Amino acid sequence: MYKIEKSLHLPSIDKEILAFWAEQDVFAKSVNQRSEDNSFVFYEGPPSANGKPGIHHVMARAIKDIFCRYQTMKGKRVERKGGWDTHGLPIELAVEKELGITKEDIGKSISVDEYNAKCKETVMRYKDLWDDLTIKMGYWVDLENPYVTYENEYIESVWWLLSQMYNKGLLYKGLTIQPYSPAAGTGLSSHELNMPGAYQDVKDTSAVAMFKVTKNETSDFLFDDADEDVRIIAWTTTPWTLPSNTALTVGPKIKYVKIKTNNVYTNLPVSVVMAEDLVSKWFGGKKQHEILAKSDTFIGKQLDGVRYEQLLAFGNEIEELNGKTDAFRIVLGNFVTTESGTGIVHTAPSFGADDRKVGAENGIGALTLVDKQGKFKDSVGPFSNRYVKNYKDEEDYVDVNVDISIYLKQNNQAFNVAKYAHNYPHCWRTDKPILYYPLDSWFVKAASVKERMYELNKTINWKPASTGTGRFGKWLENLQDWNLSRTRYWGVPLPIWRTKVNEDAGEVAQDKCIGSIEELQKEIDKANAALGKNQAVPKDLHRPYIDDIVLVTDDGEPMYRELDLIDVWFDSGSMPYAQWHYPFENQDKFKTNFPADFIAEGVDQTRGWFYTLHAIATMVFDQVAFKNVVSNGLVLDKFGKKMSKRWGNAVEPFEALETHGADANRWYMISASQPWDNLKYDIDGVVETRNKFFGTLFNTYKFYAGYANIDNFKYSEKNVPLEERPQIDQWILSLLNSLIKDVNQDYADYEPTAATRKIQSFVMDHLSNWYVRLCRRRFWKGEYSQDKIAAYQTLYTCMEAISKLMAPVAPFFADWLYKNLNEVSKQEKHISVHLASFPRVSHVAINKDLEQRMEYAQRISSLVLSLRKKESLRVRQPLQKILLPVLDAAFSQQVDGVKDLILAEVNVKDIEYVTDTSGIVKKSIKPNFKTLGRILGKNMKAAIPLINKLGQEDIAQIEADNSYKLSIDGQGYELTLADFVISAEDIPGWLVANDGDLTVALDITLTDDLKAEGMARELVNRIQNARKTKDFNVTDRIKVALEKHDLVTAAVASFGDYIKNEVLADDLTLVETVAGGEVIELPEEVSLGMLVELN
RNA sequence: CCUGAAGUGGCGCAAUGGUUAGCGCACUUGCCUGAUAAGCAGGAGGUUGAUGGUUCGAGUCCAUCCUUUAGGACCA
Repeated sequence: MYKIEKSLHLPSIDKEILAFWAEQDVFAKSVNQRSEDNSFVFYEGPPSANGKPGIHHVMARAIKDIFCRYQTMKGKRVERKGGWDTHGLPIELAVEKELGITKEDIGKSISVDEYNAKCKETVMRYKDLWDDLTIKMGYWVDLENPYVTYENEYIESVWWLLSQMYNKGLLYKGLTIQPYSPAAGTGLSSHELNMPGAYQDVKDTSAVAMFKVTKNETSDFLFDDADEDVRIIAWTTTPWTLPSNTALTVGPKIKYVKIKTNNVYTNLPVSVVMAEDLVSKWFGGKKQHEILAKSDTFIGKQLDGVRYEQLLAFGNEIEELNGKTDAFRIVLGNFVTTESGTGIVHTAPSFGADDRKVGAENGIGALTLVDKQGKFKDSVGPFSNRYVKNYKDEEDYVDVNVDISIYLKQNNQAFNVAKYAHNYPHCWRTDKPILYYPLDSWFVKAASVKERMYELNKTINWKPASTGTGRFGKWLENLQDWNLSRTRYWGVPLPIWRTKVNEDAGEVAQDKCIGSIEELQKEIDKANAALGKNQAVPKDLHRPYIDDIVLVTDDGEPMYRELDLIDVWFDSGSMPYAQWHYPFENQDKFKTNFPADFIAEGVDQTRGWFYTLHAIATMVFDQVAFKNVVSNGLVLDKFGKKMSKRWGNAVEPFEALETHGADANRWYMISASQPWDNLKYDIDGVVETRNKFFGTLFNTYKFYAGYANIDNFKYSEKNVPLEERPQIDQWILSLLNSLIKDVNQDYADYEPTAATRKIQSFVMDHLSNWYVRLCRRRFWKGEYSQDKIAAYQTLYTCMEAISKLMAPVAPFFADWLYKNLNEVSKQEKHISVHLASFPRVSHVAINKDLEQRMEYAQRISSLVLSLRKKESLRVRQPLQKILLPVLDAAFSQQVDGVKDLILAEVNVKDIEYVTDTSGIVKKSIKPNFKTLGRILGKNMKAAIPLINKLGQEDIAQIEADNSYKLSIDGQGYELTLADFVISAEDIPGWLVANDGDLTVALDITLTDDLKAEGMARELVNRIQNARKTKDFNVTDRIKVALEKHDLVTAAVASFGDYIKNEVLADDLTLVETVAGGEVIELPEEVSLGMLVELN
């Protein structure tokens, strides 16, 4: 017996199927049953389990799951090793917050050992939640043997990769100005700075400071007289960098002027120097300075070497830059523009990349008056020990930038102070503004291989393509070196040991990069021998244990580990190798699992995981790491707003799954918009998907199962040959095979949205709404004949194929359907649809002629129903005939093939074909734009009215001769029938409707006989309704008594047997009054009593 | 500032350069139903973001602009 559920409840199906999968270990079987020689390689981008999963993870993982399941059904072995991203700043910060400590406390109030233990404990905090989501959403990934980035084996593989790069000369150490987060206590990489949300709009206090020019030979041209107070003005949005100013940079070709004015704050006369282009920005407006006099212009080059007095002098020693400390003078820089500010750049080489560069070139020295915690050192006068931004969330924080500005104003050093709104980078974890800071770091020379990375990228199939060529390709073209260093504790230690030397004295350090535990052991042995130590390889490769290891150079010089960790993004980019502990183990496994055929993540990973995978594979293996990549968009709320906890519009994934089921969510997400478009997640859409698609399919099954159980159909008979099945069967099977072909291609092309939309349309529009509706009688009427068996087989075939086509997207319902069918029919040996093969196309079953014929049937039926509606003729009232104008023999042949379907559908007795020779069909003619456009070109416009004007005789002539001579502006054209669209438009005197080239006319004359039959059908309907409300069994026999009425009497007299047959009545009697029955309403305002009883 | 994506009835989405721009939801009228949480027929609802251009013909191609969104550059 087929299982029948009263109503559809997807969450219950989820649970049932999950239990079945677990019990039978279906996932493992789906992998193991496929040959290792025929694999489809998928890489799982590791999530971090220290945050809770959201609804967008359901979306992203559904995409991964779909193609893995599809490829499995295509016979591929798709191993899906799960993984966990376990290192990195988010975890460290979470731990710090929990313990109530800051970075400075680590190694003091808490040992690194204890701290890291705590990180390790925290990192898997929500693993259970993640695993639960993975299971509940039906995402198949190997959770038993995941790779974990903190494990020694994983770290060893990462070390190996680093050593490969080191040996290729791709690693180097350098001091650079880098984005640095004082709040997090670490430098940030450029891709971290480029994370969404890193740049935030903020209002900062900006200041234009006045730097007093020293009068000497170089600056003499700036002075009109000896007492003139000449100042260079420069703008900054970070006044805290002003104490560290050591130079001013001007553009060599930019034109500058000197303007005499009175300072608005002090009212003292002053002459300021600035770019001419920007004068109007600072002068002449409300509350702005007044121009008292303006000098001739001079170019920036003339200012080169002009000296000025230090703005904020607190007696700090100038640090050397390129061996020199010649500070407080004007230098030249090409990066200076006149787009904003004053055209003169305040230069603090410790806090800006450009500043550093220009400072080093000119040997101007540097002042680094801010420490790594983001606060002034204790030698900065009134500003000593104050945080330059509110890094500590102090409630009573007073902005030191404001105080600096006030100080400048009071000391006649400020030209302008104002709030300025701009975009400033913030640390993606702490949400605090970053600052640029000189840091010693290890870099990967990514820029040196960017051409190769660019070339290899061209071989990758990106979905969508624009992400690959645009966002990713452009990024590769302008690639910067990759800053690997992180001065933190919980992560992969940099496996580089280095001698301690005095670099200032010109000594050069030696270093060594360790690529394996074995190598480390050898080096330790060597060091132990040389230094008389008793060191061993630590059991745990993390800090602090690894930090204690001292190695030696070949000369016996001690080398100490570079204390940095490496960027976590390197961890995840290493997963193709490290997940297998390559090259130390699993060499074969790796070879068959590299590169990946397919990966998928959010588009935000373009510069994250997608990049690190690509970079490492290119640099170490000179290969791509993945061949196909789907980058999916964001999941937004129904209004198109980003989901966030702060807005309270985040959808709770577990709730969504439990309310409507995993499949409805998955199907909705995939069918509503393409994966790479942002999805506006609307719960109403999920409900609609559930009702429309799953509801319809469920009911189709329920219908089938109900009657198949009655007839005991188990698909035990041989297949009825296709040509012996009625054409409606052939038709739906033709459509089905067309569908299989299309959907297979869509999945293969990573186009899941197209696949779901096609499946959906087939199920709802064709299978349910046409095939089943028209075939209902075949299932419940009459003997267990070949026709009935054909109907069962056909519907079965469709549903089984649908279960397979939909299985990648809706794995639960698909399996439920497949199992329900197959467990009774035993057609296939598989216990689950996910072990079955994707359906093959039967090309012989595809019959486009037939598909067109059925389309005619559907359209003609629609037209007739629409005519009935217009005349208020209910469908139960039979009509005599339809007139159908025929344009060519093929058409009438096509329609004749589906005549019975049409007649039954619209309740009409006959179709009469009207050929044009009868002369009663009026035709219309229109130009065929496609062909005529090519022939006529510019004369097209003139031709349209000429053609529309053609009369019935002209049309007949064109049809007869297959040619027509058209002349426009004296130019003649030889046209053929194909250049026109001729259609029957009207049959004068009849009720006519058109749809495109189709035209039907309806005979609405009602004879007594037709009226009686109409009434008979009304009676059938009322009696059937009675059966239904009385809850009779579908097979119960009944007897019926009706009150006498003229109209009813005629109907019973002529169609009594028909009525009895339809409603399974043994007895149908007309009586004067009915006792205990019901009153029924019939057309023409007849109402009478009726009694329906079991017989 | 630059780049990509998008802009089509109230909402969500379609439409190889070709006749009257379709479908679903929601609204509304009627119908059908011994599978349907459905379906059918009708009604109302559109200057396809704007302006130019190419073309016989533009929702579609080009240019400029506007808006949304995601990135990039810069941020002295």
